[in-house]
Amino acid sequence: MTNAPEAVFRDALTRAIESAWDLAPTEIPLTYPPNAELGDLASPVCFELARTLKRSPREIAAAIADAFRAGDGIERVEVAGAGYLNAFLDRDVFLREKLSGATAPAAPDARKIIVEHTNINPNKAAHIGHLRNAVLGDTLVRFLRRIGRDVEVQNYIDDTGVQVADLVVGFQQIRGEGLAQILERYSEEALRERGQRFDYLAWDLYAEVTQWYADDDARLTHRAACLEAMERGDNETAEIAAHVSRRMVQHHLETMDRIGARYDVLPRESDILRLDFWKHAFERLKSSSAIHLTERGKNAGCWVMDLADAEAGAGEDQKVIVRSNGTVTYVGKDIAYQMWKFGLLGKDFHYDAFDWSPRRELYSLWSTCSDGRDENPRSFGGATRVYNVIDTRQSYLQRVVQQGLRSLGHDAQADRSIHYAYEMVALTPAAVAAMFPDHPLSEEDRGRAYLEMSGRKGLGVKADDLLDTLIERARSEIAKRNPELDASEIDEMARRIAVGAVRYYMLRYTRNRVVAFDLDAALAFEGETGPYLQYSVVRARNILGKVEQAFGPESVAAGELGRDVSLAALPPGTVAEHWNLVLQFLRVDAVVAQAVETLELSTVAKHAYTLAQAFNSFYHRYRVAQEENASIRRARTAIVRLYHDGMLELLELLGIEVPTRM
RNA sequence: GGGCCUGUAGCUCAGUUGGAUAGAGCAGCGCUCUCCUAAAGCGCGGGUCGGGGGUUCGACUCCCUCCAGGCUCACCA
Repeated sequence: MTNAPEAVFRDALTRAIESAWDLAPTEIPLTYPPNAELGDLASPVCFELARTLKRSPREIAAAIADAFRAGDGIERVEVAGAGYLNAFLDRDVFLREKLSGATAPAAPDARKIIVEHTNINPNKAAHIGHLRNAVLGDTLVRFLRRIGRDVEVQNYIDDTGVQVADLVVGFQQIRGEGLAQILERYSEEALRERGQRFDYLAWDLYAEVTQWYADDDARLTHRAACLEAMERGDNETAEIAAHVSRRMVQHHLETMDRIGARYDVLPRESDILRLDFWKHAFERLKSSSAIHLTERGKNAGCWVMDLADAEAGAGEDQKVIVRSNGTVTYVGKDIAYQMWKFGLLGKDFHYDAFDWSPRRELYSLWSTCSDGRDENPRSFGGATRVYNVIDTRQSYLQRVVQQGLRSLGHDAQADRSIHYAYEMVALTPAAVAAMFPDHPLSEEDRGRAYLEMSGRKGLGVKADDLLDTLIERARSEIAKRNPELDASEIDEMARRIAVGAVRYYMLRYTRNRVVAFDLDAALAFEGETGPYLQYSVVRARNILGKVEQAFGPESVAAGELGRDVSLAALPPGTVAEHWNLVLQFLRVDAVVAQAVETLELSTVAKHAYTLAQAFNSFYHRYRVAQEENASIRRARTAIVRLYHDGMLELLELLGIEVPTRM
């Protein structure tokens, strides 16, 4: 069995350098030649060796090339340019192994990794910003699992915060509704009859509450009273908060399930408080002097953390952890939560199956709880590495949490507590004007590249609305092309296309770029889009179908083709284009590994797109099923089989399913 | 003011740890469906890589500086 071409080339070069120059290079840099004629892999290592050896790069390269021995899938090495060493792989060897599925699987690594993502405040419907978070988080999970890691997915529920309180105030004070009325008027049945849904209703009510406060500052006392009642517990207000946030989480889970994102456990902030996680962490923080009580100044009466120079803003060199009224801030709770994730707290949650009622259960899922009914067969938390998928606006707070771990002496865990930061999704002024005609836009606003969304103002595109619109458009496109299909067949295809479009849209941008949501670009099915990728697989499938129909099942079986297929059968001028498709698939593992390393997932999406472009070009240039020369047809069929299986797998990594037809 | 991010084609964006002629999509114009579905392909036009210094064999990439824009620096999260 041959390893990945990169590893093979590195090993071979190391041996050649040792025998030619009698030195052991520490690291062999690799790159890819700008075009296929120059080779499959390249190394600029001679430019570095030139410094120490005091010879010209070309001279060094020539000696290494002389000492190079072919084998292990490398056919030959050439000196090129100013001193590059370019490798030519043994094409048939790699093609056959890829088809036979003989490539080595990732070595499993049992050390647990926690990925926390989604984390939507349970007081309103999910919007496209949450969609970006979930797509990035879920895709990271898929990549990590691909490279053999054990991953636990957590979705943190902030069910005791101000945002939930505001929604409760809306029900109680504006609508004048108590728990009984809420249960009755907003039962699933009642909502369905009125054509409403709970999360959308909350979206509007939350914006309404914000305005209600703005109209009269005195009304803010309701917020404070609500928060106090929620924290005290055992009262109707707290019950409403619990009910409302649970209903909201159900909707979020359904929305995310539509795009293929699922979770293992939902840690709830209320349980962090009720189980005294915070009290525990507080004692540790106090006894290690990580925080201290201030007696004078603006933070008098608060427990604060002194910030390292790098974190200190112009006016602030302290972060309040416990307020003067004795309640803990979000950062404090998050420090306790982070400690638990690493198994450093010495306490654990209780767990219970998540209560999906009254909506339907989508999958079995655990939620934390505060009482002792433990039935979970597995343990949560206690990871060696943690990724927190949170947008870049929270970078400062994430650094404070990290510093908290550090000042408790957990430097190693702080280093492995990784803030996966990405930029927000915003709206273009044109999109705001189109979708929110009542929203006032100043001259300045119109001139901006983008405007932030605002849950408080109800300014944002709901995730489900976007998905519904995409599905509608996909449906009509499918119907146009396949008039014989009935509606039920079209549904599943449209769903896959919509998900493909939205996931690719969220993945195509590098993470530190603000996505200025553009409706036309998000709804596009042509060009650099998810459907473009899906369509290429459908085409490959159609070709395989034709070949199978004419020449039997064995003619398209990967294992059969992998036995003895050879690109040498192809007309010489056309080999490079066929081989390029194989080569791009050989690079997938390296691309995924690098994406995890840099947390730049867009490179994998981009790689898939480049592959699809190459395949579409191949599709137009060469016939497969109609090719009369049997060995040429066989070689082309092998390429199509490789593409079909490989792209299906690659898209699965991106969370994109392929429709049977398009 | 401090920290972080961004500035590349008309528009939206790629450009992997410095490396070979700076790429793609959209928009525009012109072609290609009796063919394995045209959600596609081919061609054309289009660039002071924000400005200015510096580092070196070599800079879109690294360093300094300036300009422009964004996010953030709560007893909200």
